[in-house]
Amino acid sequence: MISMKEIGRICGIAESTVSKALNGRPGIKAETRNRVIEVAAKYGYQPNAMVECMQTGRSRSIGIACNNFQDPFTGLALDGVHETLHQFGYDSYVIRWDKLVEDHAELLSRFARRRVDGLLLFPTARPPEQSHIAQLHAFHNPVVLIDQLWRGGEFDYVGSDNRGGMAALVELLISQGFRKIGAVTYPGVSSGEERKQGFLDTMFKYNLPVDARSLLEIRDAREAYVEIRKLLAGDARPEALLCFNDFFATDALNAALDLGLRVPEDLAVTGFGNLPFAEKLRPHLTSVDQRIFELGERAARLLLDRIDGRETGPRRRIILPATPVIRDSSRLPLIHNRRTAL
Amino acid sequence: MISMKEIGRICGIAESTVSKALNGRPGIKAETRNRVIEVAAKYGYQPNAMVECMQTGRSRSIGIACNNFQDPFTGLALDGVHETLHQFGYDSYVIRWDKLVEDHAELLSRFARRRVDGLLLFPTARPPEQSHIAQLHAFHNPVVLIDQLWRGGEFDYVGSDNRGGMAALVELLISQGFRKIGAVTYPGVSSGEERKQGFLDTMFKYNLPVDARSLLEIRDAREAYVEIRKLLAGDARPEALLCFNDFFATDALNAALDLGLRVPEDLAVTGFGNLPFAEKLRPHLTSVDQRIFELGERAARLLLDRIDGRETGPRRRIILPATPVIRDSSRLPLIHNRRTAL
DNA sequence: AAAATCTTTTCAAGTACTTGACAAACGACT
DNA sequence: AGTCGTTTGTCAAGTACTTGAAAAGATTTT
Repeated sequence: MISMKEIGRICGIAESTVSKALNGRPGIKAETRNRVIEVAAKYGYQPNAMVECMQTGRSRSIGIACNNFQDPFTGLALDGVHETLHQFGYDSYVIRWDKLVEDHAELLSRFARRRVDGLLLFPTARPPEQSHIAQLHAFHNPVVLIDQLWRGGEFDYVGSDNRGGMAALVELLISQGFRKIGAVTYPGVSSGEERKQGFLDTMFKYNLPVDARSLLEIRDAREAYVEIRKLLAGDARPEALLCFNDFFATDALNAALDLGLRVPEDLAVTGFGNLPFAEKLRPHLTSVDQRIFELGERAARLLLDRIDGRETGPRRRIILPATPVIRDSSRLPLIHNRRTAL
Repeated sequence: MISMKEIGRICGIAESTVSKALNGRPGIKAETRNRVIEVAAKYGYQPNAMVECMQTGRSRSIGIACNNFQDPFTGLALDGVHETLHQFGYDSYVIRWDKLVEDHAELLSRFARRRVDGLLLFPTARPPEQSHIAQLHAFHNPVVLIDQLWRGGEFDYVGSDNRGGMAALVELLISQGFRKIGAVTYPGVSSGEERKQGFLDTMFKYNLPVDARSLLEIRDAREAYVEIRKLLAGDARPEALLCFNDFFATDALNAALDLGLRVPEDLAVTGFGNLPFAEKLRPHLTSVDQRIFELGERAARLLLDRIDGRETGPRRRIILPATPVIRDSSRLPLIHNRRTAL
């Protein structure tokens, strides 16, 4: 890769003159400027981003930590994040939590050595430890959390109205006549707790009992199918099962199908997140739309606003609305409608 | 972020002494060294990766271009790529083709300014233009293609045995008694052509006719469901439909279901790729396993081998085996078995 | 005490680039 | 010819760090 110094040597002028020529600064003869530009193009000159970083103290890059690249939620949000980053001329380094969650210091160290201008943190598989939070506070640059709130961590946050979205969903199901409603929860992460609360609050609001046996806590996503199937095969089977996310809902649909249950006649199933595949499922999955792409965009935007000093106030919490999308998996045919007066 | 110069000032010594102390070089009093290390730890010193790049000419980072982060194939492969990158202490910049495919020069320019040590290119949505290939050849650092071969481009390549995998699948279906076999192809990308050839060759080998009407070319993935449904609703409906990938297969399953067809009794459906969701579909989807994670690992490994000079030979083509995984979507119950003598 | 030896630290240069100060060269005017 | 302003280009410093040579300091030997 050719440098300004070499271009200067080729043109027979000082490198600082080359700098002025290429950056459109005044004080350069048009003839000299054109010649420099010509040579630069010929040899494919590209300015060295490292130098810019050393001079300005800004790398125009951010660090992203996410669980892995396979999760559709992560993928969709990352697309949103990169949409915004690209607009602002930023690039990103992505490191996976599942690879470095054990060695939090190593993760931060790598980002620090790269001199990233800020951090964007996706949900962790396990709740973050206090020592990790302390290390992040010691990190000089802005930090934005996406989708998962950290207890005790005073960071900017962009997430969904999990409680409100779930509450709205429960209300819709109740208005359709469902009464025996169960839920598959994912404790430990903030979004799981919020969705569970939205469910419980709304059931309480309408004086509907919640059978403890139909409140399923999943701690390891790999166990979801088996646990849900056990629930559906037993006496406590509800009329509707509200799942923490669309994956659990897929497992619920499959478990129901494998048990010979009809969805939604024997069991209504709902997810959360409204991931792209929800529409591809049969029956089409009812879910709560989270505007995931926008979640990514807003998180990146907030981070860049902090970095560039457009946002200087106290910690922000941006909450996007979450709206239920009713599809076949919870939509009873008229003939089956359980609607009754409340 | 504290620098060596500042540490030197704090300790009352020259920055070059700090450098020697922190890098374990000889000629430093133990007392001085310990004091430097102590101060460095106290202020959270981290070496500046930019400087290392300027001195060595290596950034220990690579550039990755992929369509988007939502595609499960991309996600799984990216996980493999990052697994290997992490082992070797490399980081990556990811830029999306779908954002910059129009402005190929801008994409390369951004990678060049960041001084990435090499490029890893995922499949493009559209076949790459010759001018793009020329620009890549002008790029001084190693380039590795993953999953998609570029006509006219002499690049390293890591992909699957698409033809062999498809041929093996067809043979298995034929041995089960299927005769009227159709295919949903994706022309334009090399993997699509190879899978199609594997299908046609094997049908020819067993003297089985291929009905042109049941050879469906999909150019835009969004049209897949509608086109497949048209095929299945018409006279040319085959006994088995071999799809280019698991997404088309999902569309085929849905189209069959929506038309009231039983799978696999009325129609067998197969995919390609064996993405994680293939097992979650009902019926479980027969697919051809591509070892996608390993594909990513090998591609990254090859790129790093080129960068670090462990691999210096001519262009390499690494082909991983592709093996059919027969599941319910193509497994006829015994009572329906169409097996006949060939 | 001076010289020799060894240890420890500093110096200078190099990586790519920007920036403001400064110096030539030029023509116009007195 | 000398002064002035303008144009055009050079110089030096600064960003963080490494490297080998040189210098300084400490210790030992003569």
